[in-house]
Amino acid sequence: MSATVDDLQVPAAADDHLAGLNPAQREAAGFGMAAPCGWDADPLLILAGAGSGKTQTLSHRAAHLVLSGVDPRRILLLTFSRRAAEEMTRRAHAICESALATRGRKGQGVRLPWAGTFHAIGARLLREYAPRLGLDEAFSILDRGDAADLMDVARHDAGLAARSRDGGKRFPRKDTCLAIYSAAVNRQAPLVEVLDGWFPWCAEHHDDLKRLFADYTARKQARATLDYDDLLLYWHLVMQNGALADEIGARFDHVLVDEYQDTNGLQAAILQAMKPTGRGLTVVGDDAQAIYGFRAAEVDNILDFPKTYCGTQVVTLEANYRSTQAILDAANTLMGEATRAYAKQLTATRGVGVKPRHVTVMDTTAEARWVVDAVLARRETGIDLKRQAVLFRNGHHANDLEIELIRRNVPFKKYGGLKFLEAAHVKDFLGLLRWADNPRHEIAAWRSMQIVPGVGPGTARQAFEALEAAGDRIEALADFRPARADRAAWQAMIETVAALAADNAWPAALAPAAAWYKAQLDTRFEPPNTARAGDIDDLARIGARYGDAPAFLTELTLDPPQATGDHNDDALADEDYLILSTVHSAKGQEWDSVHVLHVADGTFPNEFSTKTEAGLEEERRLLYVAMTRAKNELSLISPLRYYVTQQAAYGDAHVYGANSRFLTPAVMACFESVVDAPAHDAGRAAGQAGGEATLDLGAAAAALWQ
DNA sequence: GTTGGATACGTTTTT
DNA sequence: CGTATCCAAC
Repeated sequence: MSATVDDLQVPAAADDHLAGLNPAQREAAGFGMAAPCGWDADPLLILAGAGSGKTQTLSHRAAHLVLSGVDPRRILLLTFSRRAAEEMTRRAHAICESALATRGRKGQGVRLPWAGTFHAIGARLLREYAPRLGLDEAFSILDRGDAADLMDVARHDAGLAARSRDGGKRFPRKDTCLAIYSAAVNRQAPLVEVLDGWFPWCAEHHDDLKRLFADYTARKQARATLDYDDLLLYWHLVMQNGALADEIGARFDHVLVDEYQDTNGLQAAILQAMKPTGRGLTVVGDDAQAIYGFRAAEVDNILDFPKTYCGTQVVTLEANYRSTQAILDAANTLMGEATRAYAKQLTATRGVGVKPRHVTVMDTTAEARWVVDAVLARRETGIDLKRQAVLFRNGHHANDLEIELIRRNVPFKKYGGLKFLEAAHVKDFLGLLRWADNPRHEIAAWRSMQIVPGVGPGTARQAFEALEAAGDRIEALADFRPARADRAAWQAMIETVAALAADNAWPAALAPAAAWYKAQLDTRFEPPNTARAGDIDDLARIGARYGDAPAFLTELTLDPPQATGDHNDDALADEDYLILSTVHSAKGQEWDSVHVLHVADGTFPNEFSTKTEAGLEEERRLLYVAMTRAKNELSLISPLRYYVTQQAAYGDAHVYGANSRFLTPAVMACFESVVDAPAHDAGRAAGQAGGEATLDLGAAAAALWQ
């Protein structure tokens, strides 16, 4: 224990920093403190319903441990997102500060240095232990796109990309291959089972896939690169070694895990290896909010926790501080119809409120218009845009809405869906930095080289082989002669990367690299490229804030900007904007007013998830998560018909959507039904398909000038 | 070997 | 429509 911590220690009786909690929360936060300094506490499972103050409880527990004398460096706090880790740390810090202040002590600025996502903590431990694991400690982390590209290289080299002539089905694309690989790793299951259970349409390619994955794994190892799954897989493998597991487990007195219902088998195994008896282990979660089955999460981890660790104490939090009872009634009714029983019924502490609305609109265009109208009307009553959100199942479901928001000048920020790091120019520029950081990074090299006009896959391959022959010294490539590219242009690229790779180059070489790349933009992309150039400047500016390239690159891949425009950090800080988010990205958040788009069969539940009961139930929980984000107002919107996507712009082909199977009569009874049917749409719907025009565009245009 | 045009086809959610 | 692959022309 450090001197700092001794200094912080307060008598165990002085628990007034827990005074703001309700009895159940207080029990959870203060649990296991009978033993001196709270060490060796029994395993604790906190079942925290939506809006029941889960973050509050867990951060109080962390703060309470510190105030009871536990060294903050010996607390491991695992979360699902960096945002959650930061929020938890911030609150724990504030609680400690005020507790000390009331006792006339000066705040010590307690931080939790081991708070982060499973992936980030895994990366950190692996780097630290790398020399003892036969691992290059300077390994690069492949983001989703890089991993898919590496998979694609292996796929092409194995001759799997070409379409077979004999009418055989096409081999799965790179993203599907990676998804299958990822599922197999995270589920710790044989490929046959994974294909049968989740990718039946790829089952015939079993043998080729198996060979492909072996090659993919070999390529990663040869290049000192790890993908997301490796961060968990390797951590897990380390923990299978008894001595190392004991050593790493002994570094932490307390392990706190958030969103435990969304952990997968690998993560559960890691935890068990860290704390085999469960003593010192606290997990928090809600089985009714398990929505990451597609990422191999196992709800059974939380349900079976008391069986796995004997002596587990279970604390259930059911008082809901977020939503009105009218909203909770709808949510409770929805979950009451689930095939599996949930132990909780949420009860509001904030009163009844107004019934949520179910809104029927003509089509997705009307849906967008209706939502914007509703949002602006709310703003008129004093509810800022930031306190309102629009949620949807898939990223592209918000397309119509985005167009409408831009047209009507309503600022917004979109979470989930297409991300900043997926744009080609961003990948290019980061490729340069990644290649400089790790000369063996095949994907980064491949991408960087092809920025030079006249350099394609063939030349890039030759150059990469020359690089390996030259002992991975990038400068050596200045002498390489590309067959069809301008020699000077090639050398300029090599010099840029070599300058980034030089000792003490960070951050000085960043600006020249950005300048060089920006000069290539107009040949690579259709001008104007001002927005792209701005993105490059942003990256260079943000990168300069980090001490070195690995820190920047690791951070960026493990915690990518969540929203489009997010990297313009402080620029938007004071402005008001509407939140658009996928339901998955909305987890843990809350807003005054919430609109849910496309509530129809096919999206809620998603058409591809209805085949199995487990899949269907996860979709129900997804709708539950969406609904329980709302504090005061909730609207579910159901368009009657959808335009099909694979057609020319402004085409009129459409399908009629079926009502969501989750909106049963009992659930609908909790909603107020609203129908939005403008006169001309209603007319068409009634069957006036023929003759007369319902709108005279010529007259309307002329009217503008009268 | 590279590039641009023609053609075929498509399973969502994220660390 | 967007993306991946194939094919023909430098």
